[in-house]
Amino acid sequence: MGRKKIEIELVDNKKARNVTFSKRRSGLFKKASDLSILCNARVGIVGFTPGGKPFAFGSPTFEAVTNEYLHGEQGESSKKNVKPCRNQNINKLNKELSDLTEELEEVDKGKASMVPTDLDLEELLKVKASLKDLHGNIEAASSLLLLAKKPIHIIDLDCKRKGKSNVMETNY
Amino acid sequence: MGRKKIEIELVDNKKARNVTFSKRRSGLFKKASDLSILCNARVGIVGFTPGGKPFAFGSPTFEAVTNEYLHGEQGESSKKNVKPCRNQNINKLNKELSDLTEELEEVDKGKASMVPTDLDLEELLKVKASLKDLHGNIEAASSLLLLAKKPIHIIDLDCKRKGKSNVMETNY
DNA sequence: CTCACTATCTATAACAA
DNA sequence: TTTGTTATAGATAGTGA
Repeated sequence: MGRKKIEIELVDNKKARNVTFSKRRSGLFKKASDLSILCNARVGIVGFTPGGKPFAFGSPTFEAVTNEYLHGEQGESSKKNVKPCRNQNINKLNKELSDLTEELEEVDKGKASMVPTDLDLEELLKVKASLKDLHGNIEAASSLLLLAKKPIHIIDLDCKRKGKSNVMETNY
Repeated sequence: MGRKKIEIELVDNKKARNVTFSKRRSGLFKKASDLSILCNARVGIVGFTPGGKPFAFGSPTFEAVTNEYLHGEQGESSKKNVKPCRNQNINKLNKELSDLTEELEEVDKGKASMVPTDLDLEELLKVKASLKDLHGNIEAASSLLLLAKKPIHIIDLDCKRKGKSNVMETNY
């Protein structure tokens, strides 16, 4: 999207890298803001600059995202059927996954002479891989939620572009 | 960026809104991934779809972001001088802000007959406004960190586009 | 870091399947 | 909901203060 096409790989020149970071982070915030407004979604972004400075952004607000995670609060139709439905499906899917894992372990141990009829070995291996990622992500999510316990000292606000969202970043 | 220019406002047609959401969220993830790779930054995104489904994304990994928040871990030059420097400056800036707030309150109460020499009233009011946002954001950040305490059941992985990052989203 | 300037490259709105 | 196509709107690389 510039004078020249670039590969998506680390920008060598440190100065250029920082400029790119500033511009693209700003663009990312704008995109998040647009998404939130266009679709009535809540979007939060947290991260670290190449220099290690923490930053965060929320649309419509960072709190809107965290509140929804913590209390299931939302602007619209959340409390009617979304939440119960969600849990039901989660339980169901989690059970399916457990079953598959168990089944897979049997195969791994060679205790099952036949591959299950409805799934071939390759599929089971895929499921296994998915499960691994899944567990990693659950841990990641757990870690994220922990963040709240470790207050970040936020020094300055800064929101570029039109979107009226919240940005947090520490300054040095 | 389409056949026609659109205003950034809620898409009325619900079907169109969902299509827009899918495409734009995908684009947002791509942008976050690119930013992370190009600049060696860590970026995490969390949010809720218009339907209330939670989703999350991390580049290079969600854990990379949360770990850095929790433990200050980073791929590169983090442990040398960034952290101590960060805290020093935070303390310094926080103190400056407290001082300004105090000073401002004096002005508000009319107890100070003169505006401080180095800052006029308008500037003080700006600072006050910033402080208010700041406190709100600190709360938001605190809430976010809490998320880790409330494990999300993550059902499926799904990462569109090239970036080799992690996506989490519940399915129904 | 930020801002401005453009030539270019990308993302995506509207449609259709 | 998801995918593909195409004309355009929008983002940004390179460069200079």
